[in-house]
Amino acid sequence: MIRRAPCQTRSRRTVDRIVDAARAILAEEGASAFNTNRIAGVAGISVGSVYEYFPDKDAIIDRVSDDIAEKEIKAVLSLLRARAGDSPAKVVEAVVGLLLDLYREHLSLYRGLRTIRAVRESVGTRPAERLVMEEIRKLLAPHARKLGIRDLDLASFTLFHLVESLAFQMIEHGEDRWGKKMCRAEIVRAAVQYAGLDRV
Amino acid sequence: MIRRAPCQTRSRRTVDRIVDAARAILAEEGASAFNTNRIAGVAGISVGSVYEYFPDKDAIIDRVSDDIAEKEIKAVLSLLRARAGDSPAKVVEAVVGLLLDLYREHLSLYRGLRTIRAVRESVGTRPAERLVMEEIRKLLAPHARKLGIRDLDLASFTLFHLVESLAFQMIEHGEDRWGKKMCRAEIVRAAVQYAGLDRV
Amino acid sequence: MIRRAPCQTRSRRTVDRIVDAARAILAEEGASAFNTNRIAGVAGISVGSVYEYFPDKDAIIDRVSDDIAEKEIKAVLSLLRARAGDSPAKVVEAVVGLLLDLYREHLSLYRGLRTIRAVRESVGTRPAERLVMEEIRKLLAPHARKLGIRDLDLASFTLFHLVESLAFQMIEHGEDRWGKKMCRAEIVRAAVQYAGLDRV
Amino acid sequence: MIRRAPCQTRSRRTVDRIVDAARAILAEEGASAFNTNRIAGVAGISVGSVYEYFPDKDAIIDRVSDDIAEKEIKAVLSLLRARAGDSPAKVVEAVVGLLLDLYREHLSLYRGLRTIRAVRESVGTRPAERLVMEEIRKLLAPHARKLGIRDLDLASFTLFHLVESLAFQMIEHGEDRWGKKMCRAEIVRAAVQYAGLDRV
DNA sequence: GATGAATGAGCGTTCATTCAT
DNA sequence: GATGAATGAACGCTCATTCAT
Repeated sequence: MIRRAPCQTRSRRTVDRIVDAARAILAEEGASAFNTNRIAGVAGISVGSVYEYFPDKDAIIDRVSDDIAEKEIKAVLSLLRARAGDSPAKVVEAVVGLLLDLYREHLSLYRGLRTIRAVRESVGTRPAERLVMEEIRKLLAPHARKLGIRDLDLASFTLFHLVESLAFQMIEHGEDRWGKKMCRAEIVRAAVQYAGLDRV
Repeated sequence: MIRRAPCQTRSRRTVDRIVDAARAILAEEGASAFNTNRIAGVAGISVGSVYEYFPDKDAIIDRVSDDIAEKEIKAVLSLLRARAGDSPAKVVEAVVGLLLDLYREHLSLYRGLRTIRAVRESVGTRPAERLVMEEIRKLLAPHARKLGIRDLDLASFTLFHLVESLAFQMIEHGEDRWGKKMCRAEIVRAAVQYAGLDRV
Repeated sequence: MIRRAPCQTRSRRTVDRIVDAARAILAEEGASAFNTNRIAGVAGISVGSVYEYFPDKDAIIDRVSDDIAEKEIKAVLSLLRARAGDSPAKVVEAVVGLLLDLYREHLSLYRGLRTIRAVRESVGTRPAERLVMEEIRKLLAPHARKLGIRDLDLASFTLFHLVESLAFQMIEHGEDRWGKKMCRAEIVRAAVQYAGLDRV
Repeated sequence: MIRRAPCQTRSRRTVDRIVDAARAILAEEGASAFNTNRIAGVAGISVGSVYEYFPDKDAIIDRVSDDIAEKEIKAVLSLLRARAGDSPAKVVEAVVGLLLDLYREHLSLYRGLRTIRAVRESVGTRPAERLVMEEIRKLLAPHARKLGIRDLDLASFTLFHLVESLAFQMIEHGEDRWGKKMCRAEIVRAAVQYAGLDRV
């Protein structure tokens, strides 16, 4: 344990520098500036070292992506746990607020990630999305009958994408015009009305 | 004038061939296969000619993009005109159906366009979007008070993106699982409930 | 015809420059100096132009290789035609002399080609070899019974490789020590004795 | 001295592991997979350690090469010693059989070695070859006059390369077609006829 | 002695753009 | 107007070698 510590520390540091550099480039310079040589340059290491820790460029993206997803998931899940007793409408309001904060903080980074994923043509649903939809499902399940939900999966899918897409659009083009508060309220409204959560 | 006529015709033909080729490549081979040499090849002309009619690669993309937007707009507007007397809920249902049909038919093309636009980092609201939002605004305006809409622009913006994003997601990941009919109904439901159009 | 002439001429020139450069590098600097940037440099063109005419590096090698093989084959076949009436032993003597001349002239080029083929791990019998073995077969066929040949293909195969390998070794390490004349005589002797051609 | 003993043992072990790894990679993965990092990995040691025992990559190759040559030589010499009283023709037959067995067993390893030596452009006659030629010389010397040999060195050189090259070609492309037995017989025939050993 | 993270020149290849014809 | 050969910076990635620990 003690012997490997310094190595692990050094490795850890280098990996982090790579990931940090990747994240910074993506956020500040965009997807088109995202290349392995630039990453190495920004990280202050050599290209070779990048490939010491990542098999290829895509793996770096995946890592950045996973880090963010993990953070998001953790934030959402812990918020859900904290609001366990609240009404669905309240929960939605809290989650929308959280998502808006997250997206706002990392807007350009998210945009960069989306772009690179688009270029890579990796369109499948990602694990993180699946997990969140699962949570939404749990939230809706007890009230399914009362809300007139015929397919819980479809409802979760719709609610998830409704919130996610609107949040992104609001951050990109909405908050400048109507302010944070109104934008948030509008997403909440869309979500609550869609699912009829105000009737629960 | 007479002399130029055939030239214009020829130019017209060449421009169209370029645009057609660009569209075909984007739709069939994806954004990563989209390059000027390939466009010239598919169009059956020389690279030089491509640059005779378009200043650069981006201009071709813009043209393809605009063509599609124009078509979309036309389709939406003519549908709205045809349904002028219908109830808002009915109109929404028709528009959602139309959008789903359009997206489904041109899915890979749209995906390609989104990808390339993302890489170019051109994120601003496009004129076509603005126009459609305008129509939505007209649709909502008479009922604003009754529907409890505080900001018509925000409501139009939200309704537009709600429908647009959900339509895309349904085509990409929803219709396989739940079928066209249910997906369409779910988007309509989300739109109608959000705006409270069932109460009008 | 007339219109395409200048283009073909220019293309032709460029292709030739590439092939010449490739051949020169292989012959003068060896297989390890053989790379596309160097080829472009020596040819006095840009890397891009190399890829205008060849899909990849291997295709250049193949072209150089084929050119040489074609020359060799032509030389061997025309010599065989010229010596059609001679005794097999005389024919072998002439062919050995020819091969030695060819190999001597292009020793380092051949070495380079062999090296690159080895690195590419393309070990199969090449068409040129097959063709020459076919000729050897024709030469031996009439005398097969008298020479006690049980398998004509095996005999052709053996005779071909015997001569080819010895010629290469003699050029590389033999002629310095024993002179051209003795080396040639020894290969001829080996070939003639192996096949028993002195008895025909 | 006592203290160094275990170290030498350890060094010995490490060197062997390196050489074994190098040999294994060359044989199983080919020349293109042969690199120092991989060697260290397969040997289960660090790259640094490889450079502790070998000045550079070429030295490893030389070592692998020498080991094989030594083994070959030993096998050939001990066979020659065992067959001391046999007729030259019998001896040749035995040696050809031995070489074919060796080459067949280690075909890919030999191919790998040849490739790497070719890339390094180390074409000189290797000591092992010289030694074997020496033995061939001893074998031919007593009968030189009777066999009409004018230059013993040239004859040994020729006989050696004749057998060596044919053995390689037979293993690579001959045995599949004509079987081990016929291929071996053909090489023996070529060697015996060339030198006229059937007359001794 | 041993380690393995770090180096960086160099590889094969792509593609938006230009310009002489 | 039309051509298409030519350009060359830039990409993702490799690997022999070094050296601080």
